[in-house]
Amino acid sequence: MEIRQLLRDYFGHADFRGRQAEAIETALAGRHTLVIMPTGMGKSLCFQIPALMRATPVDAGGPRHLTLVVSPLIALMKDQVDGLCDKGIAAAFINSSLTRTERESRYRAVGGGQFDLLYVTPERFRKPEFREVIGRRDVGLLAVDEAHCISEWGHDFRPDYTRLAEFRQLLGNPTTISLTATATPEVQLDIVKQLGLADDDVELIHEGIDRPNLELRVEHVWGRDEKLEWIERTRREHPGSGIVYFTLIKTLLDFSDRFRDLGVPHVIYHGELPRTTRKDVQDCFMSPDSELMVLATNAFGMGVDKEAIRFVVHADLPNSMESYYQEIGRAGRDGEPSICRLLYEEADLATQMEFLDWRNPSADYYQRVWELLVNEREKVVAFGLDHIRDKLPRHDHRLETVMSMLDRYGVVGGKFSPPADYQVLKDLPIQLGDEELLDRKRLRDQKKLLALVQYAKLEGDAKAYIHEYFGLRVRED
DNA sequence: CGTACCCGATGTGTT
Repeated sequence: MEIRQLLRDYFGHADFRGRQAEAIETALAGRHTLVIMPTGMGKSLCFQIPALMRATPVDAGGPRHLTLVVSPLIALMKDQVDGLCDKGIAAAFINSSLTRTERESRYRAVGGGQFDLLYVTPERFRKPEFREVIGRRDVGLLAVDEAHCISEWGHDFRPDYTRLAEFRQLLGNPTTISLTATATPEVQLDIVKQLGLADDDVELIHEGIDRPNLELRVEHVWGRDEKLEWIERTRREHPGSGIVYFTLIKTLLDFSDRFRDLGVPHVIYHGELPRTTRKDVQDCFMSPDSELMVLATNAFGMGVDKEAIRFVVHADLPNSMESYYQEIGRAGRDGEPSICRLLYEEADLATQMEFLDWRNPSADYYQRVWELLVNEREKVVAFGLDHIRDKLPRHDHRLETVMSMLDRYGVVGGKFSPPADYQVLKDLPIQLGDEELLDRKRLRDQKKLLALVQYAKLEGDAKAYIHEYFGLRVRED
């Protein structure tokens, strides 16, 4: 079977686009590959076709190869698996959306040699059952989809993303293909490192990040009234669907009220809404002929692949160029002209700097909290975290960061609301006590924010700046 | 401050 025949038979395309074929051949040749391709260019094909090629053993009757796909979101897995199953491809996922019985039977199926593609989140590897079952399979290919998550989330939010090297080893170090739409040279290196690979062992297939139909504009504004006017003007001038991103849920709700008073139709989307509501809003927005404006936090993101999105407005400054480019990337998938407007207010920079500090407590701060949890347990049990808060120099959200990290690293056990039976189970892990490591991470965050601010204040070719940031030169005609 | 996974308990409507 040839890859072009698979492309025709299963996906109904006559030919590959861009550098898809190159990525597929590289992966099939057994070389580790990092694919950077703009959204909507068909990244998934780059591992789905190799998966099908590898699924058929050369010597018939041999063990069936499996491609394991690491994906960040349940919704994303479902979309892809549904699509593959419709095409008659043996794909499945294992995640918490399954009931216990379903999960168990799927573990059995995997262990018994079923499926050509299996989708999981990195957290799945916590389960000994999964490790056992996947160990029985010959994983010919490991695909890491949305690989920027390694860098974006791995270092604090989802630490299992920093354990991919360990998981690769568990799978017998299979050929690994990672894919993303946005990765700076630094993020590229981070991805390779976190996978436990060497720089020169990975083939980079960089398709470029250009989105010619997106018009990028920055507007310097002052105050919410001006922001409201700009959003309203954008909506009027570019009829159709659009997304307005906010940093805070509170601000989003305030704007929602204002728009309601003005009679401007819209929906809202953020992580605190009930799951069912979130799904309803997304389905409504995604329906091809709906024209909706959605006010959202960054919860509205991956998996939103509506074709006709005419505008993306950032009402607040995001925390990095990476986030910004990822979010505006949802506009204009249909190739039609679309507008991306960044509303820049000086005060938003201060806000982001504050949040950056909250996300990055010092080693001393971690140590101090750990000591209080151990030494003043009785008072903490009696008064809750307020006791710790009172003992610390400044009241902010650093304590929440510390607690969630201690939780994730398994340092504290038991419940904290109420804190009746918590226990400190171990020492502070090395990652949280290493001042230099934490400093480096804070510095990295600062640089990422600064790059976006520089962009916002730029007087020159915006796209050239972005292309350079992501490690590319603008094509010279 | 905002991003998600995990899981089992609980409640709802169906056979």
